[in-house]
Amino acid sequence: MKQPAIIRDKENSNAALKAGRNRNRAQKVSEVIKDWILELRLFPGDRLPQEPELIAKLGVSKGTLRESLKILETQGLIKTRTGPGGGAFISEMEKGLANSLLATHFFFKDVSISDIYELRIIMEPQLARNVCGYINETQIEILREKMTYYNYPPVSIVEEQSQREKELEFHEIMAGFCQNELLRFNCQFLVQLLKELIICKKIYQKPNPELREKGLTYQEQLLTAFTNKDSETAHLVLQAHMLEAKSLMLAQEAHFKRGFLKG
Amino acid sequence: MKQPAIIRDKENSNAALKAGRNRNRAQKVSEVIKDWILELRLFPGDRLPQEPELIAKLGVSKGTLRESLKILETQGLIKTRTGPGGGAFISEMEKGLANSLLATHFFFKDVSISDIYELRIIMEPQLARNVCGYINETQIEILREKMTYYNYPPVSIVEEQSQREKELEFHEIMAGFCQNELLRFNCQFLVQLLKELIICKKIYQKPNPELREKGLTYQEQLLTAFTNKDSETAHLVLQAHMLEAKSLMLAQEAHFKRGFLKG
DNA sequence: AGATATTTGTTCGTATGTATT
DNA sequence: TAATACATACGAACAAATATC
Repeated sequence: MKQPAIIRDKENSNAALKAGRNRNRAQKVSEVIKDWILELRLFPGDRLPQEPELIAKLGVSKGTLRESLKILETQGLIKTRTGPGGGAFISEMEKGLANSLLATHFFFKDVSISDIYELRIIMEPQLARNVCGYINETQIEILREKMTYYNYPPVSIVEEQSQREKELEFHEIMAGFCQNELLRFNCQFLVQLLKELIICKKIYQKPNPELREKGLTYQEQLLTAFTNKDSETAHLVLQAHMLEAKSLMLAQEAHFKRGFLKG
Repeated sequence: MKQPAIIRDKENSNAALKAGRNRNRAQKVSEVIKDWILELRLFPGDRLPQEPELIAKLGVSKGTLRESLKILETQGLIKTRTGPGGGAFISEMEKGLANSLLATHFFFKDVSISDIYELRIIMEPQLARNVCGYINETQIEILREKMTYYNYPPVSIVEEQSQREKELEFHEIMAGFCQNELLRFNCQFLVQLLKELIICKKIYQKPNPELREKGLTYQEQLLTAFTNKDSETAHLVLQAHMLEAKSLMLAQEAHFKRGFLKG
Protein backbone atom coordinates (compact mmCIF):
# COMPACT_ATOMS: atom_id res chain seq x y z
CA MET A 1 0.00 0.00 0.00
CA LYS A 2 1.26 3.39 -0.95
CA GLN A 3 2.40 5.73 1.73
CA PRO A 4 0.26 8.86 1.69
CA ALA A 5 2.41 11.88 0.97
CA ILE A 6 0.69 14.58 2.93
CA ILE A 7 3.47 17.08 2.65
CA ARG A 8 5.28 17.40 -0.60
CA ASP A 9 6.51 20.60 -2.19
CA LYS A 10 5.78 21.64 -5.71
CA GLU A 11 9.25 21.04 -7.06
CA ASN A 12 9.27 17.47 -5.87
CA SER A 13 5.85 16.90 -7.31
CA ASN A 14 6.93 18.09 -10.69
CA ALA A 15 10.07 16.05 -10.50
CA ALA A 16 8.07 12.97 -9.74
CA LEU A 17 5.88 13.87 -12.66
CA LYS A 18 8.69 14.06 -15.13
CA ALA A 19 10.33 10.91 -13.81
CA GLY A 20 7.35 8.65 -14.36
CA ARG A 21 7.54 7.64 -17.97
CA ASN A 22 6.06 4.23 -17.56
CA ARG A 23 2.48 5.23 -16.94
CA ASN A 24 -0.35 7.48 -17.76
CA ARG A 25 0.51 11.13 -17.60
CA ALA A 26 -2.95 12.39 -16.83
CA GLN A 27 -3.24 10.13 -13.81
CA LYS A 28 0.06 11.26 -12.41
CA VAL A 29 -0.94 14.86 -12.90
CA SER A 30 -4.19 14.24 -11.05
CA GLU A 31 -2.24 12.81 -8.15
CA VAL A 32 0.03 15.82 -8.07
CA ILE A 33 -3.03 18.05 -7.89
CA LYS A 34 -4.38 15.89 -5.08
CA ASP A 35 -1.16 16.46 -3.23
CA TRP A 36 -1.56 20.19 -3.73
CA ILE A 37 -5.04 20.04 -2.27
CA LEU A 38 -3.67 18.35 0.81
CA GLU A 39 -0.61 20.53 0.97
CA LEU A 40 -2.42 23.82 0.60
CA ARG A 41 -5.16 22.63 2.95
CA LEU A 42 -7.85 23.38 0.39
CA PHE A 43 -11.43 22.73 1.47
CA PRO A 44 -14.75 22.57 -0.35
CA GLY A 45 -15.45 25.90 -2.00
CA ASP A 46 -11.82 26.82 -2.50
CA ARG A 47 -10.66 27.28 -6.05
CA LEU A 48 -7.78 25.71 -7.89
CA PRO A 49 -5.60 27.92 -10.13
CA GLN A 50 -6.94 28.46 -13.61
CA GLU A 51 -6.16 26.31 -16.59
CA PRO A 52 -3.31 28.39 -18.05
CA GLU A 53 -1.61 28.62 -14.68
CA LEU A 54 -2.05 24.90 -14.01
CA ILE A 55 -0.70 24.16 -17.45
CA ALA A 56 2.34 26.31 -16.74
CA LYS A 57 2.99 24.98 -13.25
CA LEU A 58 2.52 21.35 -14.18
CA GLY A 59 4.23 21.62 -17.51
CA VAL A 60 1.55 19.68 -19.36
CA SER A 61 -0.69 20.45 -22.27
CA LYS A 62 -4.27 21.54 -22.15
CA GLY A 63 -5.57 18.15 -23.22
CA THR A 64 -3.69 16.28 -20.55
CA LEU A 65 -4.70 18.76 -17.88
CA ARG A 66 -8.31 18.41 -18.90
CA GLU A 67 -8.08 14.64 -18.62
CA SER A 68 -6.57 15.04 -15.18
CA LEU A 69 -9.33 17.37 -14.08
CA LYS A 70 -11.84 14.89 -15.44
CA ILE A 71 -10.37 12.24 -13.20
CA LEU A 72 -10.71 14.44 -10.15
CA GLU A 73 -14.18 15.46 -11.19
CA THR A 74 -15.18 11.84 -11.64
CA GLN A 75 -13.84 11.11 -8.20
CA GLY A 76 -16.04 13.91 -6.93
CA LEU A 77 -13.18 15.96 -5.59
CA ILE A 78 -13.69 19.01 -7.82
CA LYS A 79 -16.33 20.68 -9.92
CA THR A 80 -15.67 23.13 -12.76
CA ARG A 81 -17.56 26.25 -13.72
CA THR A 82 -17.22 28.40 -16.83
CA GLY A 83 -17.23 32.15 -17.01
CA PRO A 84 -15.29 34.84 -15.17
CA GLY A 85 -14.24 33.72 -11.74
CA GLY A 86 -14.80 30.20 -12.95
CA GLY A 87 -12.41 27.31 -12.77
CA ALA A 88 -12.04 24.13 -10.79
CA PHE A 89 -13.51 24.22 -7.29
CA ILE A 90 -12.95 21.78 -4.48
CA SER A 91 -16.22 20.07 -3.75
CA GLU A 92 -17.47 17.53 -1.32
CA MET A 93 -18.41 14.35 -3.10
CA GLU A 94 -22.14 14.14 -3.10
CA LYS A 95 -23.95 11.06 -1.92
CA GLY A 96 -25.29 10.06 -5.30
CA LEU A 97 -21.87 9.91 -6.85
CA ALA A 98 -20.45 7.66 -4.17
CA ASN A 99 -23.46 5.43 -4.56
CA SER A 100 -23.03 5.15 -8.28
CA LEU A 101 -19.32 4.46 -8.02
CA LEU A 102 -19.93 1.70 -5.54
CA ALA A 103 -22.71 0.35 -7.70
CA THR A 104 -20.20 0.19 -10.54
CA HIS A 105 -18.02 -1.90 -8.30
CA PHE A 106 -20.77 -4.46 -7.93
CA PHE A 107 -21.66 -4.16 -11.62
CA PHE A 108 -20.35 -7.53 -12.67
CA LYS A 109 -20.65 -9.23 -9.33
CA ASP A 110 -23.46 -11.47 -8.38
CA VAL A 111 -25.44 -9.91 -5.57
CA SER A 112 -28.58 -11.64 -4.41
CA ILE A 113 -31.56 -10.45 -2.43
CA SER A 114 -30.39 -12.80 0.25
CA ASP A 115 -27.02 -11.02 0.34
CA ILE A 116 -28.66 -7.64 0.68
CA TYR A 117 -30.92 -8.76 3.48
CA GLU A 118 -28.10 -10.44 5.32
CA LEU A 119 -26.77 -6.93 5.78
CA ARG A 120 -30.08 -5.15 6.23
CA ILE A 121 -31.03 -7.53 9.03
CA ILE A 122 -28.10 -6.36 11.10
CA MET A 123 -27.79 -2.75 9.95
CA GLU A 124 -31.34 -1.45 10.05
CA PRO A 125 -31.93 -2.45 13.68
CA GLN A 126 -28.69 -0.78 14.65
CA LEU A 127 -29.74 2.27 12.66
CA ALA A 128 -33.02 2.43 14.56
CA ARG A 129 -31.26 2.13 17.88
CA ASN A 130 -28.79 4.84 16.94
CA VAL A 131 -31.28 7.30 15.50
CA CYS A 132 -33.67 6.80 18.40
CA GLY A 133 -31.28 8.66 20.63
CA TYR A 134 -31.71 12.02 18.98
CA ILE A 135 -34.59 11.92 16.51
CA ASN A 136 -37.05 14.79 17.05
CA GLU A 137 -40.79 15.22 16.55
CA THR A 138 -40.39 16.98 13.22
CA GLN A 139 -38.37 14.11 11.83
CA ILE A 140 -40.84 11.53 13.13
CA GLU A 141 -43.56 13.51 11.39
CA ILE A 142 -41.70 13.33 8.09
CA LEU A 143 -41.57 9.56 8.42
CA ARG A 144 -45.25 9.39 9.32
CA GLU A 145 -46.11 11.46 6.28
CA LYS A 146 -44.20 9.08 4.03
CA MET A 147 -46.28 6.22 5.36
CA THR A 148 -49.46 7.79 4.01
CA TYR A 149 -48.35 6.77 0.55
CA TYR A 150 -48.89 3.12 1.32
CA ASN A 151 -51.25 2.84 4.29
CA TYR A 152 -53.97 1.52 2.01
CA PRO A 153 -54.16 -1.43 -0.37
CA PRO A 154 -52.93 -0.68 -3.88
CA VAL A 155 -55.48 -0.78 -6.69
CA SER A 156 -53.06 -1.55 -9.51
CA ILE A 157 -49.71 -3.14 -10.13
CA VAL A 158 -48.27 0.25 -10.90
CA GLU A 159 -49.42 1.58 -7.56
CA GLU A 160 -48.12 -1.53 -5.88
CA GLN A 161 -44.65 -0.87 -7.24
CA SER A 162 -44.85 2.78 -6.34
CA GLN A 163 -45.80 1.84 -2.79
CA ARG A 164 -42.80 -0.48 -2.56
CA GLU A 165 -40.57 2.38 -3.55
CA LYS A 166 -42.11 4.71 -0.99
CA GLU A 167 -41.70 2.08 1.66
CA LEU A 168 -38.00 1.89 0.82
CA GLU A 169 -37.80 5.66 0.96
CA PHE A 170 -39.05 5.47 4.52
CA HIS A 171 -35.86 3.63 5.38
CA GLU A 172 -33.80 5.99 3.25
CA ILE A 173 -35.11 9.01 5.15
CA MET A 174 -34.58 7.37 8.50
CA ALA A 175 -30.97 6.66 7.54
CA GLY A 176 -30.61 10.30 6.55
CA PHE A 177 -31.13 11.23 10.19
CA CYS A 178 -28.20 9.08 11.28
CA GLN A 179 -25.13 10.91 12.48
CA ASN A 180 -22.80 7.99 11.87
CA GLU A 181 -21.83 8.61 8.25
CA LEU A 182 -20.70 5.05 7.71
CA LEU A 183 -23.93 3.58 8.96
CA ARG A 184 -25.99 6.10 7.05
CA PHE A 185 -24.19 5.47 3.80
CA ASN A 186 -24.48 1.72 4.11
CA CYS A 187 -28.17 1.67 4.82
CA GLN A 188 -28.94 4.07 2.00
CA PHE A 189 -26.80 2.14 -0.42
CA LEU A 190 -28.63 -1.09 0.35
CA VAL A 191 -31.94 0.65 -0.19
CA GLN A 192 -30.70 1.93 -3.51
CA LEU A 193 -29.79 -1.58 -4.60
CA LEU A 194 -33.28 -2.77 -3.76
CA LYS A 195 -34.81 0.14 -5.62
CA GLU A 196 -32.81 -0.66 -8.72
CA LEU A 197 -34.04 -4.17 -8.32
CA ILE A 198 -37.62 -3.00 -8.52
CA ILE A 199 -37.01 -0.90 -11.59
CA CYS A 200 -34.72 -3.15 -13.54
CA LYS A 201 -35.71 -6.67 -12.89
CA LYS A 202 -39.39 -6.08 -12.40
CA ILE A 203 -39.58 -8.50 -9.59
CA TYR A 204 -42.36 -7.79 -7.17
CA GLN A 205 -44.64 -8.04 -10.16
CA LYS A 206 -46.97 -10.27 -8.23
CA PRO A 207 -48.99 -8.59 -5.53
CA ASN A 208 -47.63 -9.23 -2.09
CA PRO A 209 -50.20 -7.73 0.30
CA GLU A 210 -48.64 -9.38 3.30
CA LEU A 211 -45.39 -7.48 2.81
CA ARG A 212 -47.12 -4.12 2.81
CA GLU A 213 -49.43 -4.83 5.74
CA LYS A 214 -46.80 -6.26 8.04
CA GLY A 215 -44.33 -3.55 7.09
CA LEU A 216 -46.88 -0.93 8.00
CA THR A 217 -47.51 -2.48 11.39
CA TYR A 218 -43.82 -2.63 12.15
CA GLN A 219 -43.25 0.94 11.12
CA GLU A 220 -46.08 2.16 13.34
CA GLN A 221 -44.51 0.35 16.26
CA LEU A 222 -41.20 1.90 15.33
CA LEU A 223 -42.51 5.45 15.38
CA THR A 224 -44.08 4.79 18.78
CA ALA A 225 -40.75 3.56 20.05
CA PHE A 226 -39.10 6.69 18.64
CA THR A 227 -41.60 8.91 20.42
CA ASN A 228 -40.93 7.09 23.67
CA LYS A 229 -37.18 7.20 23.12
CA ASP A 230 -37.22 3.44 23.60
CA SER A 231 -34.20 2.45 21.58
CA GLU A 232 -34.22 -1.23 22.46
CA THR A 233 -37.79 -1.65 21.30
CA ALA A 234 -36.93 0.24 18.12
CA HIS A 235 -34.08 -2.20 17.60
CA LEU A 236 -36.27 -5.25 18.13
CA VAL A 237 -39.08 -3.98 15.95
CA LEU A 238 -36.83 -3.35 13.00
CA GLN A 239 -35.13 -6.69 13.47
CA ALA A 240 -38.46 -8.43 13.24
CA HIS A 241 -39.39 -6.23 10.29
CA MET A 242 -36.28 -7.17 8.35
CA LEU A 243 -36.50 -10.87 9.11
CA GLU A 244 -40.08 -10.85 7.92
CA ALA A 245 -39.27 -8.90 4.80
CA LYS A 246 -36.42 -11.21 3.95
CA SER A 247 -38.51 -14.34 4.11
CA LEU A 248 -41.27 -12.74 2.07
CA MET A 249 -38.80 -11.54 -0.51
CA LEU A 250 -36.92 -14.78 -0.83
CA ALA A 251 -40.04 -16.31 -2.25
CA GLN A 252 -39.37 -14.13 -5.24
CA GLU A 253 -35.64 -14.51 -5.06
CA ALA A 254 -33.83 -13.54 -8.18
CA HIS A 255 -30.19 -12.98 -8.78
CA PHE A 256 -29.43 -9.87 -10.63
CA LYS A 257 -26.21 -9.05 -12.31
CA ARG A 258 -25.68 -5.76 -14.05
CA GLY A 259 -28.42 -3.31 -14.68
CA PHE A 260 -27.93 -1.09 -11.67
CA LEU A 261 -25.09 0.79 -13.20
CA LYS A 262 -26.24 4.29 -13.83
CA GLY A 263 -26.46 6.67 -10.93
CA MET B 1 -33.81 9.31 -9.73
CA LYS B 2 -32.94 8.66 -13.30
CA GLN B 3 -34.55 5.79 -15.12
CA PRO B 4 -31.90 3.32 -16.23
CA ALA B 5 -32.08 2.84 -19.96
CA ILE B 6 -30.99 -0.73 -20.44
CA ILE B 7 -32.07 -0.92 -24.02
CA ARG B 8 -31.48 2.07 -26.16
CA ASP B 9 -30.47 2.01 -29.80
CA LYS B 10 -27.56 3.92 -31.19
CA GLU B 11 -29.60 6.53 -33.01
CA ASN B 12 -31.45 7.49 -29.88
CA SER B 13 -28.27 7.67 -27.93
CA ASN B 14 -26.73 10.03 -30.41
CA ALA B 15 -29.89 12.09 -30.54
CA ALA B 16 -29.82 12.45 -26.78
CA LEU B 17 -26.21 13.44 -27.12
CA LYS B 18 -26.85 16.22 -29.57
CA ALA B 19 -29.88 17.45 -27.65
CA GLY B 20 -28.08 18.03 -24.40
CA ARG B 21 -26.46 21.40 -24.80
CA ASN B 22 -26.74 22.41 -21.21
CA ARG B 23 -24.11 20.14 -19.77
CA ASN B 24 -20.76 18.54 -20.09
CA ARG B 25 -20.26 16.78 -23.37
CA ALA B 26 -17.66 14.30 -22.16
CA GLN B 27 -19.94 13.07 -19.40
CA LYS B 28 -22.84 12.57 -21.75
CA VAL B 29 -20.60 10.66 -24.12
CA SER B 30 -19.43 8.45 -21.30
CA GLU B 31 -23.04 7.64 -20.44
CA VAL B 32 -23.77 6.77 -24.03
CA ILE B 33 -20.85 4.38 -23.99
CA LYS B 34 -22.15 2.88 -20.76
CA ASP B 35 -25.44 2.28 -22.49
CA TRP B 36 -23.61 0.54 -25.30
CA ILE B 37 -21.89 -1.70 -22.82
CA LEU B 38 -25.25 -2.71 -21.41
CA GLU B 39 -26.90 -2.93 -24.78
CA LEU B 40 -24.21 -5.02 -26.41
CA ARG B 41 -23.89 -7.16 -23.28
CA LEU B 42 -20.18 -6.54 -23.06
CA PHE B 43 -18.36 -8.28 -20.25
CA PRO B 44 -14.91 -7.96 -18.71
CA GLY B 45 -12.31 -8.72 -21.37
CA ASP B 46 -14.43 -7.55 -24.26
CA ARG B 47 -13.12 -4.66 -26.29
CA LEU B 48 -14.73 -1.39 -27.24
CA PRO B 49 -14.30 -0.10 -30.80
CA GLN B 50 -11.14 1.85 -31.43
CA GLU B 51 -10.75 5.57 -31.06
CA PRO B 52 -11.32 6.54 -34.71
CA GLU B 53 -14.47 4.46 -34.89
CA LEU B 54 -15.79 5.79 -31.60
CA ILE B 55 -15.07 9.32 -32.76
CA ALA B 56 -17.00 8.69 -35.94
CA LYS B 57 -19.94 6.95 -34.30
CA LEU B 58 -20.27 9.44 -31.49
CA GLY B 59 -19.53 12.48 -33.58
CA VAL B 60 -17.13 14.02 -31.11
CA SER B 61 -13.56 15.13 -31.27
CA LYS B 62 -10.65 13.08 -30.12
CA GLY B 63 -10.09 15.21 -27.03
CA THR B 64 -13.67 14.85 -25.88
CA LEU B 65 -13.65 11.12 -26.47
CA ARG B 66 -10.50 10.79 -24.44
CA GLU B 67 -12.07 12.70 -21.56
CA SER B 68 -15.03 10.35 -21.75
CA LEU B 69 -12.81 7.30 -21.67
CA LYS B 70 -10.97 8.81 -18.73
CA ILE B 71 -14.24 9.04 -16.85
CA LEU B 72 -14.99 5.38 -17.49
CA GLU B 73 -11.44 4.44 -16.60
CA THR B 74 -11.65 6.39 -13.36
CA GLN B 75 -14.87 4.60 -12.56
CA GLY B 76 -13.01 1.38 -13.11
CA LEU B 77 -15.22 0.22 -15.94
CA ILE B 78 -12.55 0.10 -18.66
CA LYS B 79 -8.80 -0.13 -19.05
CA THR B 80 -6.89 0.92 -22.14
CA ARG B 81 -3.88 -0.62 -23.85
CA THR B 82 -1.69 0.74 -26.62
CA GLY B 83 -0.30 -1.14 -29.55
CA PRO B 84 -1.80 -3.45 -32.16
CA GLY B 85 -4.99 -5.06 -30.94
CA GLY B 86 -5.07 -2.46 -28.23
CA GLY B 87 -7.95 -0.25 -27.24
CA ALA B 88 -10.39 0.13 -24.39
CA PHE B 89 -11.28 -3.10 -22.65
CA ILE B 90 -14.13 -3.71 -20.27
CA SER B 91 -12.68 -4.47 -16.89
CA GLU B 92 -14.01 -5.41 -13.52
CA MET B 93 -13.36 -2.67 -11.01
CA GLU B 94 -10.71 -3.86 -8.67
CA LYS B 95 -11.18 -3.78 -4.95
CA GLY B 96 -8.53 -1.16 -4.29
CA LEU B 97 -10.14 1.34 -6.60
CA ALA B 98 -13.55 0.96 -5.00
CA ASN B 99 -11.94 1.40 -1.61
CA SER B 100 -10.15 4.55 -2.62
CA LEU B 101 -13.24 6.03 -4.24
CA LEU B 102 -15.26 5.39 -1.13
CA ALA B 103 -12.47 6.77 1.03
CA THR B 104 -12.65 9.94 -1.07
CA HIS B 105 -16.32 10.10 -0.20
CA PHE B 106 -15.51 10.19 3.48
CA PHE B 107 -12.59 12.54 2.87
CA PHE B 108 -14.19 15.63 4.36
CA LYS B 109 -16.52 13.82 6.69
CA ASP B 110 -15.85 13.26 10.32
CA VAL B 111 -15.59 9.56 11.01
CA SER B 112 -14.69 8.48 14.52
CA ILE B 113 -13.36 5.24 15.90
CA SER B 114 -16.66 4.91 17.65
CA ASP B 115 -18.46 5.12 14.29
CA ILE B 116 -16.26 2.45 12.79
CA TYR B 117 -16.76 0.09 15.70
CA GLU B 118 -20.49 0.64 15.74
CA LEU B 119 -20.42 -1.11 12.38
CA ARG B 120 -17.70 -3.63 13.14
CA ILE B 121 -19.58 -4.83 16.20
CA ILE B 122 -22.47 -5.95 14.06
CA MET B 123 -20.68 -6.90 10.86
CA GLU B 124 -17.74 -8.97 12.04
CA PRO B 125 -19.88 -11.41 14.04
CA GLN B 126 -22.15 -11.85 11.06
CA LEU B 127 -19.10 -12.38 8.88
CA ALA B 128 -17.87 -15.10 11.21
CA ARG B 129 -21.23 -16.82 11.19
CA ASN B 130 -21.40 -16.66 7.41
CA VAL B 131 -17.87 -17.81 6.71
CA CYS B 132 -18.12 -20.62 9.24
CA GLY B 133 -20.47 -22.43 6.92
CA TYR B 134 -17.93 -23.15 4.23
CA ILE B 135 -14.44 -22.27 5.44
CA ASN B 136 -11.98 -25.11 4.89
CA GLU B 137 -8.86 -26.33 6.68
CA THR B 138 -6.49 -24.62 4.29
CA GLN B 139 -8.13 -21.28 4.90
CA ILE B 140 -8.11 -21.78 8.66
CA GLU B 141 -4.41 -22.54 8.38
CA ILE B 142 -3.80 -19.24 6.58
CA LEU B 143 -5.47 -17.42 9.45
CA ARG B 144 -3.47 -19.36 12.01
CA GLU B 145 -0.29 -18.48 10.19
CA LYS B 146 -1.14 -14.80 10.29
CA MET B 147 -1.51 -15.04 14.06
CA THR B 148 2.12 -16.05 14.44
CA TYR B 149 3.05 -12.45 13.70
CA TYR B 150 1.62 -11.29 16.98
CA ASN B 151 1.39 -14.25 19.32
CA TYR B 152 4.22 -12.82 21.42
CA PRO B 153 4.72 -9.50 23.21
CA PRO B 154 6.24 -6.79 21.03
CA VAL B 155 9.69 -5.54 21.93
CA SER B 156 9.41 -2.10 20.37
CA ILE B 157 6.83 0.48 19.42
CA VAL B 158 7.52 -0.23 15.78
CA GLU B 159 6.80 -3.91 16.29
CA GLU B 160 3.72 -3.03 18.29
CA GLN B 161 2.34 -1.08 15.35
CA SER B 162 3.28 -3.81 12.93
CA GLN B 163 1.45 -6.34 15.08
CA ARG B 164 -1.65 -4.17 15.09
CA GLU B 165 -1.58 -4.12 11.33
CA LYS B 166 -1.18 -7.88 11.12
CA GLU B 167 -4.04 -8.33 13.52
CA LEU B 168 -6.22 -6.22 11.23
CA GLU B 169 -5.07 -8.28 8.28
CA PHE B 170 -6.40 -11.35 10.06
CA HIS B 171 -9.86 -9.83 9.74
CA GLU B 172 -9.17 -8.73 6.18
CA ILE B 173 -8.28 -12.26 5.16
CA MET B 174 -11.27 -13.74 6.90
CA ALA B 175 -13.51 -11.29 5.03
CA GLY B 176 -11.85 -12.37 1.82
CA PHE B 177 -13.32 -15.84 2.33
CA CYS B 178 -16.84 -14.44 2.47
CA GLN B 179 -19.07 -15.20 -0.47
CA ASN B 180 -21.42 -12.32 0.18
CA GLU B 181 -19.71 -9.56 -1.77
CA LEU B 182 -21.49 -6.81 0.11
CA LEU B 183 -20.49 -8.14 3.48
CA ARG B 184 -16.96 -8.82 2.33
CA PHE B 185 -16.50 -5.34 0.93
CA ASN B 186 -17.86 -3.66 4.02
CA CYS B 187 -15.68 -5.52 6.45
CA GLN B 188 -12.57 -4.96 4.40
CA PHE B 189 -13.33 -1.30 3.98
CA LEU B 190 -13.68 -0.82 7.72
CA VAL B 191 -10.37 -2.55 8.26
CA GLN B 192 -8.79 -0.27 5.71
CA LEU B 193 -10.07 2.79 7.56
CA LEU B 194 -8.53 1.51 10.77
CA LYS B 195 -5.25 0.80 9.01
CA GLU B 196 -5.11 4.32 7.62
CA LEU B 197 -5.72 5.45 11.14
CA ILE B 198 -2.58 3.67 12.27
CA ILE B 199 -0.46 5.10 9.50
CA CYS B 200 -1.73 8.65 9.39
CA LYS B 201 -2.67 9.61 12.86
CA LYS B 202 -0.18 7.51 14.73
CA ILE B 203 -2.63 6.66 17.40
CA TYR B 204 -1.87 3.42 19.18
CA GLN B 205 1.45 5.00 20.03
CA LYS B 206 1.10 3.90 23.60
CA PRO B 207 1.53 0.20 24.26
CA ASN B 208 -1.73 -1.58 24.77
CA PRO B 209 -0.81 -5.14 25.76
CA GLU B 210 -4.34 -5.96 26.80
CA LEU B 211 -5.65 -5.42 23.28
CA ARG B 212 -3.18 -7.88 21.80
CA GLU B 213 -3.58 -10.56 24.42
CA LYS B 214 -7.35 -10.56 24.49
CA GLY B 215 -7.51 -10.40 20.73
CA LEU B 216 -5.32 -13.44 20.49
CA THR B 217 -7.49 -15.41 22.89
CA TYR B 218 -10.62 -14.53 20.96
CA GLN B 219 -9.07 -15.47 17.65
CA GLU B 220 -7.98 -18.84 18.96
CA GLN B 221 -11.51 -19.50 20.12
CA LEU B 222 -12.72 -18.41 16.73
CA LEU B 223 -10.53 -20.85 14.84
CA THR B 224 -11.71 -23.64 17.11
CA ALA B 225 -15.30 -22.72 16.35
CA PHE B 226 -14.47 -22.73 12.64
CA THR B 227 -12.96 -26.19 12.90
CA ASN B 228 -16.06 -27.44 14.68
CA LYS B 229 -18.34 -25.70 12.20
CA ASP B 230 -19.98 -24.06 15.20
CA SER B 231 -21.26 -20.87 13.64
CA GLU B 232 -23.13 -19.59 16.67
CA THR B 233 -20.04 -19.77 18.84
CA ALA B 234 -18.06 -18.06 16.11
CA HIS B 235 -20.64 -15.32 16.12
CA LEU B 236 -20.55 -14.88 19.88
CA VAL B 237 -16.76 -14.94 20.08
CA LEU B 238 -16.35 -12.22 17.51
CA GLN B 239 -19.06 -10.16 19.13
CA ALA B 240 -17.18 -10.27 22.41
CA HIS B 241 -13.94 -9.56 20.56
CA MET B 242 -15.31 -6.44 18.93
CA LEU B 243 -16.98 -5.12 22.06
CA GLU B 244 -13.72 -5.54 23.91
CA ALA B 245 -11.69 -3.92 21.15
CA LYS B 246 -14.06 -0.99 20.98
CA SER B 247 -13.81 -0.20 24.65
CA LEU B 248 -10.03 -0.54 24.60
CA MET B 249 -9.78 1.68 21.55
CA LEU B 250 -12.11 4.37 22.81
CA ALA B 251 -9.62 5.12 25.53
CA GLN B 252 -7.45 6.44 22.73
CA GLU B 253 -10.30 7.94 20.79
CA ALA B 254 -9.33 10.43 18.17
CA HIS B 255 -11.29 11.93 15.37
CA PHE B 256 -9.59 11.96 12.06
CA LYS B 257 -10.52 14.01 9.09
CA ARG B 258 -8.69 13.89 5.79
CA GLY B 259 -5.45 12.06 5.33
CA PHE B 260 -6.80 8.79 4.03
CA LEU B 261 -7.32 10.07 0.55
CA LYS B 262 -4.86 8.38 -1.68
CA GLY B 263 -5.40 4.78 -2.68
C1' DA C 1 17.12 -8.93 -31.68
C1' DG C 2 15.38 -5.40 -34.70
C1' DA C 3 12.18 -3.31 -37.92
C1' DT C 4 7.54 -2.24 -38.74
C1' DA C 5 2.73 -1.58 -38.27
C1' DT C 6 -0.97 -0.51 -35.23
C1' DT C 7 -3.12 1.85 -31.73
C1' DT C 8 -3.25 4.81 -27.80
C1' DG C 9 -1.23 9.03 -25.66
C1' DT C 10 0.18 14.04 -25.95
C1' DT C 11 0.58 18.56 -27.81
C1' DC C 12 -0.70 22.89 -29.96
C1' DG C 13 -3.34 26.35 -32.49
C1' DT C 14 -7.76 27.88 -33.00
C1' DA C 15 -12.58 28.45 -32.55
C1' DT C 16 -16.84 28.39 -29.85
C1' DG C 17 -19.79 28.62 -25.80
C1' DT C 18 -21.00 30.70 -21.40
C1' DA C 19 -21.37 33.32 -17.33
C1' DT C 20 -20.01 37.76 -15.15
C1' DT C 21 -19.56 42.75 -15.32
C1' DT D 1 -25.60 45.47 -24.97
C1' DA D 2 -20.89 44.76 -25.26
C1' DA D 3 -16.63 43.41 -23.41
C1' DT D 4 -14.19 40.16 -20.75
C1' DA D 5 -12.53 35.96 -18.69
C1' DC D 6 -12.89 31.68 -18.51
C1' DA D 7 -14.01 26.72 -19.78
C1' DT D 8 -15.16 23.68 -23.62
C1' DA D 9 -14.56 21.65 -28.15
C1' DC D 10 -12.22 20.57 -32.44
C1' DG D 11 -8.50 18.71 -35.73
C1' DA D 12 -4.14 17.83 -37.28
C1' DA D 13 0.37 16.51 -36.27
C1' DC D 14 3.54 14.10 -33.44
C1' DA D 15 5.27 10.87 -29.64
C1' DA D 16 5.25 6.63 -27.20
C1' DA D 17 4.04 1.92 -26.43
C1' DT D 18 3.41 -2.74 -27.87
C1' DA D 19 2.49 -6.73 -30.70
C1' DT D 20 4.03 -9.24 -34.84
C1' DC D 21 7.15 -10.74 -38.16
